[in-house]
Amino acid sequence: MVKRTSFEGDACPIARSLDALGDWWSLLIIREALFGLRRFGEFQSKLGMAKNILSVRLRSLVDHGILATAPASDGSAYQEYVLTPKGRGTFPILVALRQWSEEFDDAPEEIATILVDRAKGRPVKKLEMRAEDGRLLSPADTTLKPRPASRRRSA
Amino acid sequence: MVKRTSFEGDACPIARSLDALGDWWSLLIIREALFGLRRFGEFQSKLGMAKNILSVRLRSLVDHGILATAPASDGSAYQEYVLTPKGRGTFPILVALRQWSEEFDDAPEEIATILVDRAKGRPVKKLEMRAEDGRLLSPADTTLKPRPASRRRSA
DNA sequence: GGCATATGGTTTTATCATGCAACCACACAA
DNA sequence: TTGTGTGGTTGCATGATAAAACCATATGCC
Repeated sequence: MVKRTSFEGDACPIARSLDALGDWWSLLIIREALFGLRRFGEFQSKLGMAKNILSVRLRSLVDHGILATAPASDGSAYQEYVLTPKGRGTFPILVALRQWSEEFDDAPEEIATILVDRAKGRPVKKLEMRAEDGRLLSPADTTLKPRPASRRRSA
Repeated sequence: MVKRTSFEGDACPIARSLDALGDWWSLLIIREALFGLRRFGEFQSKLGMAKNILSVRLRSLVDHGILATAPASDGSAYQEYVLTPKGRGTFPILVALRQWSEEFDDAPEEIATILVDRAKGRPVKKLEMRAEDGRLLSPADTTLKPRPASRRRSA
């Protein structure tokens, strides 16, 4: 029925990504995790979200291999949530979202922070899409091709 | 009171972006629009979504300035939905989502298409984050700074 | 013109997810 | 033992989502 139309089986990679992190909280949790947050309570107080929702989201992110639970860290025998490589791999997505807001937001003066190069303190460059040989590509310069048959034997 | 926790007033640009396109359909609609779809029926049959949801989403995207309604185009006096510059600006977000799936998906063999450079037919390069001077940046090389006070007089 | 059909939605209704609050379990301290 | 803080789970109320029916307009056909 309503089933939230899981995109899990969809062939479109965008849909597949959205299936893992296309809700209202997951990317914000990841954002905080990239910032170093690890504990349930940290996420909860920083994001101001309901604890049950946080609980569900954390479990979902763990199930998707984006977060992993570390048995403990500071002695207190609770668990922590740390990003996996897959989780850290979402960074460009967050940067893209941030830059889109910075460029197109109707009320940019409400944006509190900017992402800067730590070494120079200067804003990072806009993400750009390039060809293998380095040419800058616009959306119109790209097209979709069917994925070539898997090279590694599947059976 | 569930209120869906609108992030509209939030100072975080990521949250602000998610407020506009952080649901399960908006980015897919935009994806199809980038592919050239314009008509209600095209979106509906291509995405296989309920018409009422599509209706609500289209209106929301128009309200957010991502789509605009064009009075007609092929004579039939209905309206079309075309991307604004703000809408086309989401392209890096979609590319980032796609590449994340391509790189980390647990079942990459289910992914049907790859994004290629139209001229060469070769996959596009991974998005990378660079400093103003062109240095490649990792997440750890970046940090957040408070936004400098608006330079253009607001009153 | 009259009728059928396709397009472009809106309305209705059922179900699911979200969010707040309250509650529970465990660890640690006194 | 009791108290307190962290880390959750459990109940509801409400809103979002989805499927299907319905409606309005436009077009094709006669």
